[in-house]
Amino acid sequence: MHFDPKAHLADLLRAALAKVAPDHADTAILIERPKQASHGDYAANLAMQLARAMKANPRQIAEQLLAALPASEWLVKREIAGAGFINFTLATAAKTQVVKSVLAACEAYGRGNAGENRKLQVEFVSANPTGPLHVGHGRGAAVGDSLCRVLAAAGWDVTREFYYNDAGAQIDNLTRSVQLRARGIGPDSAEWPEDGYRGDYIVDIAKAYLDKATVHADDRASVTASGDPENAESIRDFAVAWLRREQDADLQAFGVKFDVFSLESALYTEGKVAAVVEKLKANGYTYEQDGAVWLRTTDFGDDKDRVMQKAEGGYTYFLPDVAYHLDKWNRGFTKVVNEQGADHHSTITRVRAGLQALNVGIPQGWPEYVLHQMVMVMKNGEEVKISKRAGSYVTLRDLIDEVGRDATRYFLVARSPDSQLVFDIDLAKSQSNENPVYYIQYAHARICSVLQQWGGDVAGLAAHSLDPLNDERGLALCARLQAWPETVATAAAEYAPHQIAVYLKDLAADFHGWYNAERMLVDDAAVKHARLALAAATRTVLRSGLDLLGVSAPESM
RNA sequence: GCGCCCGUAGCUCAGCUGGAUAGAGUACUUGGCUACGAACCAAGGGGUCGGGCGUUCGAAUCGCUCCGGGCGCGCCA
Repeated sequence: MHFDPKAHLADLLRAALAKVAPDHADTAILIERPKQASHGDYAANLAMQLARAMKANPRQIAEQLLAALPASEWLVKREIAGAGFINFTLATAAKTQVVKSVLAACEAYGRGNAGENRKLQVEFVSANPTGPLHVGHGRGAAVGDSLCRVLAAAGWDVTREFYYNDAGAQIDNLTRSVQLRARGIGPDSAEWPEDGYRGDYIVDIAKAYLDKATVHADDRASVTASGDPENAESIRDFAVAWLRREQDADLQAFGVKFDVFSLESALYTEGKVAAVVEKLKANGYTYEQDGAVWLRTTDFGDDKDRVMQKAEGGYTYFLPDVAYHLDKWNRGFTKVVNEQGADHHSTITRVRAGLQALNVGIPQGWPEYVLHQMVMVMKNGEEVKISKRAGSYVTLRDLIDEVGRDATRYFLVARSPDSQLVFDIDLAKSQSNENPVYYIQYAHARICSVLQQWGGDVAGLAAHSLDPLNDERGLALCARLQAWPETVATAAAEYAPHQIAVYLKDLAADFHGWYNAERMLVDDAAVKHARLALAAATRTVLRSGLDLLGVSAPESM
């Protein structure tokens, strides 16, 4: 038995609409949940929507709609209120049946099929191997990975991808910095370049290099250092492998895995960059000026044209980016979402312009982007400036070690990517027990504890009558469970995983309130079983939701 | 100067494809463990939704404008 109140009410209203106003039968029917309990369980504003088109009083239209509304066993009350709202009150059985839906579907409850199992790629983190991952990458990892989980729950076949530059100017800079350290030259020396990497980790890499160490990163073969400070190529290979290995360790500690790593260098060696250059030139979107080759991105909405090949011969960063995205397209990803920091938002126009200039049938708005705003880190009451080159850092590893993986992930994903984030380390550390993630996990652990003390067969709970569930808080909890599938669907459609976190906090609050008001392990078997069924259903959704955030659902804590 | 994001309770933030009396956490005040986990609950105070104009039956939500903050505006990535 599965019953969806919103869909049911929409069906009823559609039938009424066809009779009352056949000319407006295609009007979208919106069913929403009123904030105020006195307005019933669900409300429709259809009459007000029709008022203008029909040039009639909305309350009169509402009356006609009500008169034409088919009968329904799920409704106990239907009335007109306010400016022309139609308010519906559900029968108790209509409110509680969701418990059976959840217990029948288990973890599948809430999953949808909007993606129809189509391929979708999400690129995120994509940090270059020039230093450890910092808190900004952490936000990208938390948001990106959670987004992937949400999209998968909405029926998409998701590929997680990480792209990095292992061959450009910044890698040369890294190589030079390690080489100088290997020669015993530090930032205090006059020989140290102004833009050299100053972090202590450079010293560690140089030391390991001189010791002829071997390192292994997930996406490449093991690299053994030659130990020769004059061998720049060996230093580069070693330093990149070392930093990739560090990033892998951080991501693993964070619970984030990637399906595909793409290297910028491969785009060159496989001729994909050259092919894009030829295509752009052949299509007539390039010109030479000041010794450089420019791409006419202004033809595609950019505010100025961009250099694609520098006077010294190398390509600017966005050219391989275009080649990379063409490669994504050629791999069959008609839907691609790039999650990245908002400080890179200017690349969007350029990459899309380059793809349009290729004229290979890529849609204008492809790929899509989720940009997260900056993370400001507070420590000891003041802002910590993050500078990779200066070596002033708050690494993702530090956060995981200090405040824990679950709390860090929750904190970084729980807010809209559009809003700037203040990460107060002292607060997160000293008051970690007050972190909302524990509030949610506590609800889960509580349910596990009660079910364990009861000791019965949880799967068998679905067979019992839910009629004893008629208290206000229990029904509110049911309504929250009812809203889970649309919460997942909306979070996926809007690329907004933080909505999952918001929902879970509300769900936990509804549960805690109910838990304190009603006792589950009572003598009356019928009441006991109905309440345990509701608790078990709540546990299932809590677990599903926490999983979408990449946060654990502990059975005790 | 131009582009993007933001401005909601003392603080941190939800709500934004327009709906009825704007929410949560935290902080503050006051209650609740001889009952399944008090990392919990209940109650209370706390607001020009940055300002203004407009669209609308209805605006925190949409449009215009001003103010304030962040990011970007490299032949760096």
